[in-house]
Amino acid sequence: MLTISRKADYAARIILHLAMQPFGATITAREVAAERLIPPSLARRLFSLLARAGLLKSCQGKGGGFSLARPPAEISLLDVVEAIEGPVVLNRCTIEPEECPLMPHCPVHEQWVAARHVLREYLGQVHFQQLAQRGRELNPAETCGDEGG
Amino acid sequence: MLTISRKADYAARIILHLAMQPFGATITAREVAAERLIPPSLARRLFSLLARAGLLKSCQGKGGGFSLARPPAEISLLDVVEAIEGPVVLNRCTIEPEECPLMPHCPVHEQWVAARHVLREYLGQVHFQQLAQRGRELNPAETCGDEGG
DNA sequence: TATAATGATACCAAATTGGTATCATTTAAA
DNA sequence: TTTAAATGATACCAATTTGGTATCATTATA
Repeated sequence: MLTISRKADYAARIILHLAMQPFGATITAREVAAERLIPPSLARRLFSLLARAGLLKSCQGKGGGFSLARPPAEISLLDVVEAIEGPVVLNRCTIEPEECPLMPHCPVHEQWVAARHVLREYLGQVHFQQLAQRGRELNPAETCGDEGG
Repeated sequence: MLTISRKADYAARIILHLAMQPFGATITAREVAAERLIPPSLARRLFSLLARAGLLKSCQGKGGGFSLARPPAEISLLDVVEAIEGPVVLNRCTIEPEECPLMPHCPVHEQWVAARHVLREYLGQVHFQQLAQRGRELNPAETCGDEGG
């Protein structure tokens, strides 16, 4: 199956959760892990990765946690996936054409490059402001009661 | 990295090679492996898989080999990739939404479904008649001399 | 009957994946 | 000053996947 890893999916849940808070809010890895059903140890590592990738800001120490490094409108699904998964390439030859023994006369290469472009364009245009807004539409209950689990 | 496997890339080379022969031509796995730089044992397995997937016809016995099961215009890059790689899903939730604990209130799911559709549409529209034609344009030398390596 | 091809499958080492745990550091608060 | 609670970094692990090889059975031709 051509699919992102489970880690990348977890990362999208994490960013979505942050994007649904008031901008600037700080939240701990533990809390998000519990609310979004992510194994806590793994969530810890993913938060760190997302911070190193520049998508999150971290505050150490008691009362610390993470917050978005940019407004949700400036974080795309592509950003999140590539932060965890590495580049979306579709076929290795799109980023390392010199390693393919069939280049430069391979007609399939051109199509992989084009398909990669199509996919990255799409994922790059999906941002988390839009996703958070849609999340509120899909789950209105969360806005009118105790959210604690 | 989000990428197809090397096997799927090999499979595309195989189908391209067949598509560049006169339609109906039979060729052995050994020959294609040598010409397209695919490890021979692996090529054997890939040919079998492609035949089982309905993309190739096989003839057993001395003088046997493989030929395309359909005209190259009716074989897409998507067909070949999915024959080897399994379905192009992008995220597991696009084919197994019931296994995601965040459904049916997940706004990211909808975008994965849409992105998957965009990618599959693109790859489904690239067919091997076009690729073979482009291959001839890119490598005119092969048509005017001894092709043996 | 020998040869040359595929069908099916078992096998293997290496890499990746999904997940846990630990120790060090930082910060806030008792 | 000490404790608690958070992140930073990293080591570790089992299970799966990947890339590749090899083998035996079957089929068909000469």
